[in-house]
Order: sequence, then C-alpha cells, then structure tokens
Amino acid sequence: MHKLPPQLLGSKRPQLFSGLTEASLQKLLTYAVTQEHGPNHILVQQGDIPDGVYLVLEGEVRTLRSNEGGEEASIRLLEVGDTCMEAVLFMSGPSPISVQSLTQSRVMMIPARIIKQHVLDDSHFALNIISIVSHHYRNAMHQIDAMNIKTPLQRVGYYFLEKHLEAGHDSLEFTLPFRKQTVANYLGITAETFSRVLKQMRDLGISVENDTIRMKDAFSLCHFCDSDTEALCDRKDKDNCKHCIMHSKG
Amino acid sequence: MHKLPPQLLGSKRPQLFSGLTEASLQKLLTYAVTQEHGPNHILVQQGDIPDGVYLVLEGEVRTLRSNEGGEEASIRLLEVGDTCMEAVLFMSGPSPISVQSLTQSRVMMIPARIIKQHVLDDSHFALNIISIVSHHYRNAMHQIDAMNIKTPLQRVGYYFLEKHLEAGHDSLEFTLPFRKQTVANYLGITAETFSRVLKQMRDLGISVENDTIRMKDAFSLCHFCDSDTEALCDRKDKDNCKHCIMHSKG
DNA sequence: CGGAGGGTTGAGATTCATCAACGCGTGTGG
DNA sequence: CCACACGCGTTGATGAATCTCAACCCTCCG
Repeated sequence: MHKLPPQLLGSKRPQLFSGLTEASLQKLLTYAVTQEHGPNHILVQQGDIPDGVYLVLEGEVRTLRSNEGGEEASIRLLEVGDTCMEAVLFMSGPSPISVQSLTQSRVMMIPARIIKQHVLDDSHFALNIISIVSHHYRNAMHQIDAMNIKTPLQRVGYYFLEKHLEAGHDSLEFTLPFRKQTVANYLGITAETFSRVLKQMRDLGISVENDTIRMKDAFSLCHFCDSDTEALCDRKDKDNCKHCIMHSKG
Repeated sequence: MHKLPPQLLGSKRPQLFSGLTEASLQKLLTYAVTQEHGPNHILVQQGDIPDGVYLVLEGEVRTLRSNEGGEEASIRLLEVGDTCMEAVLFMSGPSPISVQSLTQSRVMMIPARIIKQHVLDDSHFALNIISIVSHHYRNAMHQIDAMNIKTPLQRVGYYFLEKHLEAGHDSLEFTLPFRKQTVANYLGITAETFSRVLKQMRDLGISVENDTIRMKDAFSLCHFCDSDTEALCDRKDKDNCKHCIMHSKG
C-alpha cells in the first residue's frame, strides 16, 4: 500500500491531493512509483510523450524549454511538495518541456492513465487539477509580463516579494530557495546581471548575504507590488500600504 | 432559451462546449449574457474580481497585463470562437489580466458561479476546462521560451509556422489575423522591429504584402520548427522534413 | 483637400549579454 | 597540514541588439 511520506501529509500536503477522501487518494497512489535521481538528471525530455505527473518528495527540480543551441528557459522551479506535468498530460501530443533534477532528488510518478481516469471519477480531483494548472498559468503570465515590461530590478523585486509573502509578512528575512544561477535564469536574466541587481537592492534597504535576504522593514518590497499581488498582502487595507510606491506614484 | 449563433455550432464549436450533451449545454447557457463593445473597451480590469468566462462571438479581443507606466504585455489574442478567463476563475483572488476588445466586438459572458458549479456537475465539462487551460498554458510556455532564447526573427517565424499549420499545410498563403502592432506586442517586440523582421523574412522565401503572407514552398518555415510543434506537421515522417534546418543542423 | 491612423525607415541611445579575470569556500589528495 | 582544483559567484570592459524617437509614406475618409 502506497503511502505518502509523513512530511507531506500535514499542512504541506500537495494541492493535488487536497480534500480527497482517503479512498480516492489510495486509488490514485496505487500505481505510483518513486524514483531517485542524481543532480541534473533529465526525467522528461522535451518532445517525448509524457508518462505521468511528478511529485517532488526530496530535492529540487525544474521544468524548462531548450533550443538546439543549448540555451535554456526555465518555466518553473519546484521544491518539495510541488508537482509538475499535470497540464502537459492534457495537451495532446509531445511534451513542450523537459523536467530536470537540480539536486539529488526523490520524486513520485503517478501514471498518466491513472490521472486521466481519476479526473473523470472524482470531480474534486478534477477541481484540484484545474486549480493547479490555473495557478501555473498565472505564474506564466507573470513571467511573460516580467520579460516584456519589467526591468531586471523589478523582476528580482517581484520575486523577492513573492518569497517574502510566502515566508509571512512578519518575517523580515527569507532565503533563496535555489542557486542564484538558477533563479537568474528563471527570471530571464544572466547570473551576472542578477548579481549586479542584488547590489542595487541594497540601496533599497534589502541586504543580501549569500542566500539570505534581509529587509529593513516590511515595506521595503512594496515598490514591486502588483494590482493582483496586493490581494495576498495582509496589510493591503492598512494605512501603511498607502505609502507603497504603487499607491503614491499615482 | 439561449442559443449559440449558428456559426459556432458546427466544426468551429468552441472547445468549451465540445462533447457536451444538449442538456448540459443549455444549463450552461441559461444565465449567459451577450454584450456589444466598441474597440479598445476594457471588459475586465486587471485587479478586479473576475465575473465569468468570455466567449468571442464577433470581433477581436486580447488579454494583457499592464504596469503603472502604461506599458502592456499581451498574453493572448482571441478570435471568434475563442474563450478567456476560464483559468482566472479558478485562481483565488483578483484577475491578473485585463480583457480588452481590439475591434468592435460581441461577446458572451457566462457567470463564474455557473462555470464553477458545472465543473462539479459534468465531468466532461471539467475535462474541457482542463484541456483549455492546459492549452493556454502551453502557449504561455512558448511565449516565455520565445522571449528568453529566441531572436525576433525566430519569434515571428514560429508565429508564422503556427498560422501556416492552422491554415493547413497545403496552403502556401495565410493572413495575419491581427494588426501588425498587435502581433508585435504579443511577440514581445516593437512594431518597428516587427517591420524590420518582415524584411528579413523575404530573404527566406516568405513574401509579405500588407497582411498576406506567401511562402515559396511548404518548407520555408521549417527553420522555425520545434520538437513539440513537429508533431502537428503532416509531413514529419516524410523525407522532405529531413531537409528542415532542425534536422540537418544536428 | 486635409487630417488621422497604421506602417515603414533611419539615426542614435541604452541596456543587457558576453567574455574574461578574479575571489572565495570547499573538498580532495599528497 | 598544506596545495590545489573546482564550482559558484562577483566584477569590469566591451559590444551587439533592440528600443526610442523622429520623420516620412500611404490609405482611408470626412
């Protein structure tokens, strides 16, 4: 009987499984297999027929597109508990992305056939899939936006803001979840520019020490807030928020 | 009793309604309303709570993100029969995108509440939603890819290739579905660069006259083919395809 | 005839990628 | 214990590519 590792059963339960009955979950996991991979291993090759959904149990994974020249564009960066390839299963045809382990990793793969069937059997599961894919799509929109009409500084700022909100608005400190090179590529800039941007950040009251980001106050990142990110902020209706660049610039 | 306009009932039936029973479709359309808008009208404002799914009955519509500076990044360009905002409904929170009519347009709006309920009631409809959102997500991935690791020439080439495949591999001619300015922005380049790229295209055997694109032969666009786009091509297994840049460059 | 909008063309400025060198911490092997 | 190499990140100089700005052409339309 397949069972999820304990750390993924509590509050960090993957959204894919959220709200499912125990029976439904068990059915889903019946044919799941777990794999272990070293760093930089290709789990799915762009152009291949996708075989299932991947859940990261341990390590770091990314999805990416690459061209003949070997250049790579990161689509998503996954941490423990994240899943990928849900959307790809429902595109007919070969996978538009590769999946690659960044570090030593352990992943669970649920076969495509199971997922597709389960969508029809359990409407709650279908809803989970829709939510997840929509969420990914939202991120993709932000990436598109970023690369079109944001400066590198703004991209990094927005990325920091997201991490800050994830960490909770009270914590004035968070750590980069991935190597700088990796984050830089995800943001569509080179490692060099990323490094230079980090220096600019210091002038804005954000100190960067290795992979630890420390902010002077909880509003240092408000410069980078967005009409739709704003909603995630605890203090959006507080007076303080009025001081945000976003509101004062008008 | 709401009924879809006849032109959307045949082979061009929106994917949203594909394969639904008549009863299911009627239920979905019960509370649908149609609206008429002049050009450049904002149907949904970025940051607002989304009210439903929009189906384009007539005209051209786009989804976009914009910043305080007034710069805009097009996310999708919609023609008659296309839908938008499906994904946004399932992101909790305000809409990350605006929806804007490009020309005089007629659209049908299906309220959020109806869509969300119907996903639970009709698993086939849920599957439709998943497919659509996944498809949008796939396009978004291509956009991200394009803006990171493709030259403007390659972006236009790929866009042309898509239009060519839509038109059928046999037709050596197709037309730009939108104003050049609009397409340019969608591709993340300025109208000027777009214009200059079109001149380069001529050297590759693609003539551009106003909004009509004519290719010397069916393989002129193979330069721009992709490991996952390849699958859409009729001739992928034919010998001719071996001549594609993609294969010969190695 | 004149104006407006879309598209094109040219010249210049800006910005980021590229390339190369260096610093620094870590792990390994002598 | 030290020497060394390696990976990652940083810094600086350079160049290329695209955006910006401006002028112009063309068509459509009043």
